[in-house]
Amino acid sequence: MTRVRLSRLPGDQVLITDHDGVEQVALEDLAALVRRREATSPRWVWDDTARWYPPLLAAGVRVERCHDLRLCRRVLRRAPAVDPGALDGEDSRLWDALRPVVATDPVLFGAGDAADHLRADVEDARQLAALSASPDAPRLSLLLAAESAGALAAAEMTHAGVPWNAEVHEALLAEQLGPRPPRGAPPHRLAACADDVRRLLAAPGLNPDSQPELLAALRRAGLEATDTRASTLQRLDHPVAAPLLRYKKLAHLFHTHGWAWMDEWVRDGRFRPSYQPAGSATGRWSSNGGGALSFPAQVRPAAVADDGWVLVVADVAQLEPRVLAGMSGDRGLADAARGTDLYQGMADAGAVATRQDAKLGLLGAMYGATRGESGRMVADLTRRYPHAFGLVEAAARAGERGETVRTLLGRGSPPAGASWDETPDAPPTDLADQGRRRRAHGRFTRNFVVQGTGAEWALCWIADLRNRLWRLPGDGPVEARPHLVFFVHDEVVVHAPAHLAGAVAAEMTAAASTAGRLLFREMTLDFPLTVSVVRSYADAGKPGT
DNA sequence: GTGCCTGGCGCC
DNA sequence: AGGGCGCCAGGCAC
Repeated sequence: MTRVRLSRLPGDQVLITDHDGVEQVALEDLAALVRRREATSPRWVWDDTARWYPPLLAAGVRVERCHDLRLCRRVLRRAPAVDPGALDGEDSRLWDALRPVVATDPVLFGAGDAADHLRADVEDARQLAALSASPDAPRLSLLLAAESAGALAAAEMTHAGVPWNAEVHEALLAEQLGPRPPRGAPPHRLAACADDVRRLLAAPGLNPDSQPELLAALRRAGLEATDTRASTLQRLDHPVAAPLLRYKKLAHLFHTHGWAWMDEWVRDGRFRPSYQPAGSATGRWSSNGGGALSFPAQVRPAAVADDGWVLVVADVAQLEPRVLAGMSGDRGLADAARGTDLYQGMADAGAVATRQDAKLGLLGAMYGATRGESGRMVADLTRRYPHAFGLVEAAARAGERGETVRTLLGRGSPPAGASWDETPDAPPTDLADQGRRRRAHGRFTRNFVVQGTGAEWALCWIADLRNRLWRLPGDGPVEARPHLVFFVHDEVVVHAPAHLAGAVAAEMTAAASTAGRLLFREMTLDFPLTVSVVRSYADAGKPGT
């Protein structure tokens, strides 16, 4: 497969390097060139997908595959199976220092970008050499391809956006908060709630948003509270509890997904958040604009498909326990995972008394619970599933020793020092404190191997799904065909013409099988999906975990 | 004023 | 003394 490397040159020029040699075009001619050469299915190599791809999408150009040098360099840098020296060379420190481009940045090719003078061909050659010298090359290659495909999917999702019905959203806000207030003022219902709280606490000047003020007012009313969490307030035996909880709920809606949020993130009937692939240490995506990965059930009714279109929503049941079964080769756990409900499968096999016990024990093992009911279940289940539970336990112990752990495809955990306090002026830590930090890092590495491998499965899933969707009937640019509009860890949403809903659902399932085979090879594992075809995202059935 | 931290909540 | 995130407001330091 041809690798076509793109580098920025001064004067709005682009340097194009491939096996045939070197060519130079003006930036304004790039989209036409990419469109033409895409017919030969090359792999486009560039410093950051979020910098190069959005302008191409805006010009109606979709690419099949790429290699994101920034993302892949980070993977290779941290991979225990890659020689760090192989990544050193010309400009390598600058490559290490590259920060992600925010996908919603309007000036994607603005002058003065840190990557402007970096040579993609030089870095690409370096990465290929580092990769081929690694004993983990096959798995790492898959990871790099998946990571890059994910970056394409992320840019496409931001480009297309989640179909958003502003009228529905506004009606929802008006119903709960009252009419839109003037700038800087609170909505009526929220102000009324605050008044109730002030009256019931006999605290006329109280700002309920201030934790210190609120705690002081609660104490004056004879209530013992050391924090103002909803769960704490709920237990208060006092008439102020109800309006206070209501206030907090409404305030959160107003501040995080109210009119200001709509003004900022919804344009032309689309919600366009910015994703950051591999934004978290485990390889999960994060979001750096719009709160893509946490838009709550409260406003989901406003995510509504276009006329004649539907949203096809799919999520994986118990992704991480299944991934744990696969990566540990625990046949017993894999057998329990054969149905649609892994926890029930464990109960049916007699490993635990109830489904709830199974869930407590597995989640406890993956999160590092040591006490309470969850901790006890972990001990019981370790005897029944020694491979699976042994794997997370070993990862925890390695982390406590300060060692790096890795995901199935070879992503390495960040060094222990990264999360430990190493600032020069930090107060000296005593032995007990060091012990706490070690154990905390052990819990992190314990979870890292499972969460990170889960993220790898999900990347393979959306990468394959993305290509399958492109092959469905349709023409025109990405957003005119069935396309991904949302992804969050173990769930995807596709916007599709209604008559293709069944085909989309089938591709989702097929892609899940592909992901399972890519990661776990000979070990057959089920990854059952819950698929809903709906007009509004809020109507998607989600049995959840 | 800016910038960083925390508490609290949302999502997985 | 159960993992990963983002975002908001308040509160503090500068």
